[in-house]
Amino acid sequence: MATLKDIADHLGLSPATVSRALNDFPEVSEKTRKRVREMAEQMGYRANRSAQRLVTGRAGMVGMIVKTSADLRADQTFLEILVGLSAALAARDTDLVLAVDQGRDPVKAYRRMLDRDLLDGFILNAPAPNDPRVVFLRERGIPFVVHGRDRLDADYPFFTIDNFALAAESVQLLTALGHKRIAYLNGAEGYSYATRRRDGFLAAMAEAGLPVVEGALTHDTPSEAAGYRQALSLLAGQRGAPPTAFICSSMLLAEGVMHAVRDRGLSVPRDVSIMAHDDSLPLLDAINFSPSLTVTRAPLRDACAPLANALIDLIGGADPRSLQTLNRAELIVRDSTGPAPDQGDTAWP
Amino acid sequence: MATLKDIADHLGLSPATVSRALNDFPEVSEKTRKRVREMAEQMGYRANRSAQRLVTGRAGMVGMIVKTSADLRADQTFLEILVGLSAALAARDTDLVLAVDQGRDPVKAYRRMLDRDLLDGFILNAPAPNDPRVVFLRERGIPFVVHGRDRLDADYPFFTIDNFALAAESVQLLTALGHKRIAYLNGAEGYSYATRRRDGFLAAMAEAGLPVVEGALTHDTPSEAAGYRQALSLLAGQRGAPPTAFICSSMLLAEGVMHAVRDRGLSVPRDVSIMAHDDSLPLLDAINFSPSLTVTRAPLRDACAPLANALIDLIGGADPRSLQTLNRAELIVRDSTGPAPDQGDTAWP
DNA sequence: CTGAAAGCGCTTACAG
DNA sequence: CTGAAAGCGCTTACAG
Repeated sequence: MATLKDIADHLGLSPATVSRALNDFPEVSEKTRKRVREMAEQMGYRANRSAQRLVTGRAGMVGMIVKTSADLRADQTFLEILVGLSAALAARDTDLVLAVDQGRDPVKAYRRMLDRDLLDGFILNAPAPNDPRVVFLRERGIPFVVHGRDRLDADYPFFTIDNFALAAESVQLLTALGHKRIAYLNGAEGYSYATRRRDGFLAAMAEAGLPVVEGALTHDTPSEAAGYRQALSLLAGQRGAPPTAFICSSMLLAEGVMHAVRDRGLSVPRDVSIMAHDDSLPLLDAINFSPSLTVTRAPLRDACAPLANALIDLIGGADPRSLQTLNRAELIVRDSTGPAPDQGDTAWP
Repeated sequence: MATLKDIADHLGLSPATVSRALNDFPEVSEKTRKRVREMAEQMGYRANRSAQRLVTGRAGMVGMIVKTSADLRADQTFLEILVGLSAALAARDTDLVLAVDQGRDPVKAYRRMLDRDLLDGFILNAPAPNDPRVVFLRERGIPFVVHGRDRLDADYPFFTIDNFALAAESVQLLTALGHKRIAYLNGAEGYSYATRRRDGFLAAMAEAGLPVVEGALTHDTPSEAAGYRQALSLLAGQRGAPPTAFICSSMLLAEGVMHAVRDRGLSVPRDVSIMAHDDSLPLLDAINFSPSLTVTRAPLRDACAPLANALIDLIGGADPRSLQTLNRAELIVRDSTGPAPDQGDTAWP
């Protein structure tokens, strides 16, 4: 493998100059820069990263820890993030090192990685309230960014969509269509995204002067089976008059709900309107539903580049507060929502 | 951060001796080793990996590339492997660096990683026949191991289960129970595991003297929806008399089949027997099916440690041929299989 | 059993 | 605009 010195020897220059030329230092003459570049290319030169790291103290690598305790099966989304993130980091010349959090102590995996490797920073996902990982990394002064946020006044860099707003907007669309009995099938309890959506749903219902009956707001694994089960139970009216509209926190839930509505011999949107939040995952396209699905849409992929860039910028010394992104979801009205049915036009008691 | 020299100074030793003590060189006296260890512990010493890598040329890191073209949604299994692998590598003091294969050229991602990082080796999964990645890595002399194998006489280190045998054994169990019309719902075409299972199924059917009707061997995404769809179509008898038994290449397919059988008003195992291959994924337990599911079982997790160890050993200079593992799946008979129904006891024409 | 020395391949003040 | 030199923190022949 060619080294800096090899290039220098071939060109009658010093390694120092070659290094400066390759790293685009302004003081190098254009002519020298060009000669160096060409020779480097010709010799197939690749900088030895270990040597660079040793002297700069920069790794060019960041870490991410997977929690095995998490519901991997439901977590279609995690892989999407992993893939997008890795690509976005590559564009910034940074690699992603993956580790597993096997145990009870969520901080252990981080400690191990920090001991073993030179890592410039970390990416966290699904933060819990007062997340111990956040506490630990902050204590050690390690740069990190978070996908999601555990509190509204988070002081770390994060990327999140406005979960409160998307839930509220869904309600508003449906109430404008005359719906009064609206069910919300939410994700599992404890995740901050689910909490925000719940709050947005309840706030918008309250603002519309509509009560929410016990059981019309559920928390469950975001799977097709859960959607099917919940919808069937609600449509049976066991917990009061059946809803005329469903808002689903995920597309998989919506699949289940559609299925249940059909199995009950009902029609969408004539008898029941259905909406969902769409993460834009591959192979799960809202347009392919029949009828096509009205959604709030925010591609999960959109989180990746902002997260990657925020982390790199943070490592570069940027102000954490300037690296916070709150994205709005897009409301897309399709064929699965329509006016409330005549006979269903009364609110829950 | 404490360095070797710091420890040496504190102890009145040379950095060389400290290095040898810490790396368990036999010539170091027990007394010195002990003193060094204690001081290192006390000072919170961590070897600088970049320095070690620079001088040894060893990375302590291996790479894995995710194909984005793959069917991520169906690929629950990938995350399981990723998690297990990362843990197994950690046990061998090795990190996993992840990258994404974005484009048409499957080799590009490997080339980029090799240029950017010092990496000791690679792990590949889902090899295709004459996989270009295999060709490329072999050409460059980079150590690699494969999950699966693209040909029976593969000369690289691999881990795979005996897919031929598990399909054949499933057939044998069912024919022993008197079944003559057996359908096989396989994974998507083109994957080598699916090809081997197909061959095993056909061989065992042939050996039992049973014909396989057109449509009784399907290739599809291993999802619940696909299982449901395929089973409904087969049970409707559109492609000949309905099967009395289904063998499913995955648990998700089996979920769909069970669902379809029930929707047709049939009972398991009285009217229809169902088997599946069980990768032992979390949250998808064959025992929780009702009736509990008869399976061939081979936990996907079992692949991780052998793969990790094979790669580390290969890097250490072991013979590739000695690092090939072929595991048998375990046959577990539960309640979803029973004698063929009286009136269904005739083979397909 | 231990030490002095060279070297891995870079970067970056310091000089000129 | 370029070079000589020091140094990042290790490892490992070579001596003793």
